[in-house]
Amino acid sequence: MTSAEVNTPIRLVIVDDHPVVRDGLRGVFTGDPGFTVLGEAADGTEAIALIEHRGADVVLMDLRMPGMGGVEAIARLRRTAPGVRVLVLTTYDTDADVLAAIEAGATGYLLKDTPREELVRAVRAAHRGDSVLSPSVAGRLMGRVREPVRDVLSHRELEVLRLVADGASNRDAAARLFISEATIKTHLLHIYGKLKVRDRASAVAEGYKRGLLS
Amino acid sequence: MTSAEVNTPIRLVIVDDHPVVRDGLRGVFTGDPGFTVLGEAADGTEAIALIEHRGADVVLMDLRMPGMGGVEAIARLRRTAPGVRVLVLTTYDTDADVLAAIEAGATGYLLKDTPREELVRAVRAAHRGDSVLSPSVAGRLMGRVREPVRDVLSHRELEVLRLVADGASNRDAAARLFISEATIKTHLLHIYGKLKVRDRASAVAEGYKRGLLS
DNA sequence: GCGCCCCTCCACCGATCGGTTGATCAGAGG
DNA sequence: CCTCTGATCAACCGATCGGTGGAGGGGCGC
Repeated sequence: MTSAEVNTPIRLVIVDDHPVVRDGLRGVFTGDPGFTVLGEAADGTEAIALIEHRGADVVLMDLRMPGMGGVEAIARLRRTAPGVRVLVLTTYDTDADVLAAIEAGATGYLLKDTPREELVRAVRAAHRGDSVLSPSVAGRLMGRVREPVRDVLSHRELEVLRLVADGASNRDAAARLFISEATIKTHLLHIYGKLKVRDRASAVAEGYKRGLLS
Repeated sequence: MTSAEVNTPIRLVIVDDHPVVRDGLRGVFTGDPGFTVLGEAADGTEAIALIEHRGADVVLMDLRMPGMGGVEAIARLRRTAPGVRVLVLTTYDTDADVLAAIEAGATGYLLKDTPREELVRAVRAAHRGDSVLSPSVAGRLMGRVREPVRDVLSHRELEVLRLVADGASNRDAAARLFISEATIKTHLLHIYGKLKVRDRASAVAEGYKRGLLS
């Protein structure tokens, strides 16, 4: 570590809807002279207001929060404050969460069971612009590379799957989407292929497992 | 607050698999002379060893942890250390989690978005033996009282639902459970009635929503 | 003992679904 | 321009499912 880093502490903002977690994070970084915690926010809206007003080097961002969620906040910060590195810190590692956050422009993605020291190293790395991933998240991304875009549901397919999960028959779904029943069947067959299942019930189950449904 | 309470601080144990959360919780209570944090644990096994060895007045317990989960740990503590009050502190408020924890013998059930001061009050209340519930958890329990045991799936029904979620046809499920296809259909009809759905796909969805499947 | 619930099983029916093959069209991108 | 993908639709078939109306046995509590 160079003396320059010590002279210019990394300015942090903590975004999480759980007060206890914010306390814990602040405690991790306030004791270290290499960091300055500029402030905290409990949701995306607060976070944006705080960061656009006071700036930041690195933001520790939770994803699932009441009101504006983390993904939306990240996307917004990409446009209004592109120099700010966003490090996602969340409990969930589903495909939908991970991919959405990275596409939105997150610099890294860590799970909340990350040990303190690793968290500190990750924030330093993010400040340098390096990508930081929890092992399980990294594995998820590698799998995504090996298994290309083929098994990602299209927007329309996801709509159909949601309706099916809600109890719609093919006919119901067709009526609700103003298309023919045949098209619903086609979408469903594609869904089965992509999710590697054989019927609507297990498609719904797989949808929940992958975080496509909630 | 009486002077007696100040003289005999409440002995706390913190159980959570996230280091950051443990930090936050410890920070909340170590500054207050009314509490002493005896120790921390990252899963149920560690928690039991710690508490059976060093004792405790109140345990702050997460539910979903690697290895032994919180529910099992609570049940175990009921038998080996019945004087210890267990206060569940978790992110999740699904029916399955809440009911399982309370049945196991938890004194209270709080969500992690609880503010610090409320958390402190809750621990004091739990120490006195009072029940403490987050508002949304309380609502869930009230609903349970109004809507009796009628819509709780039996063990067998849950088995069938799991198989269906895994893609089993009625015939498959029958073969795997060594019973007739007719019985599977009967179970499914009961499941539909209890979950208030009309087909297997939405039954699976409802199963996930209620935390019956994972 | 009686009621209640759970689990088990049967037969029958219409409705729905899964699978196949094949087709048209619009938009994105090389 | 041509290809690829997504979205749309059609006709047909066998398989499966949802619904109904039963029925019997075992366990538990009052």
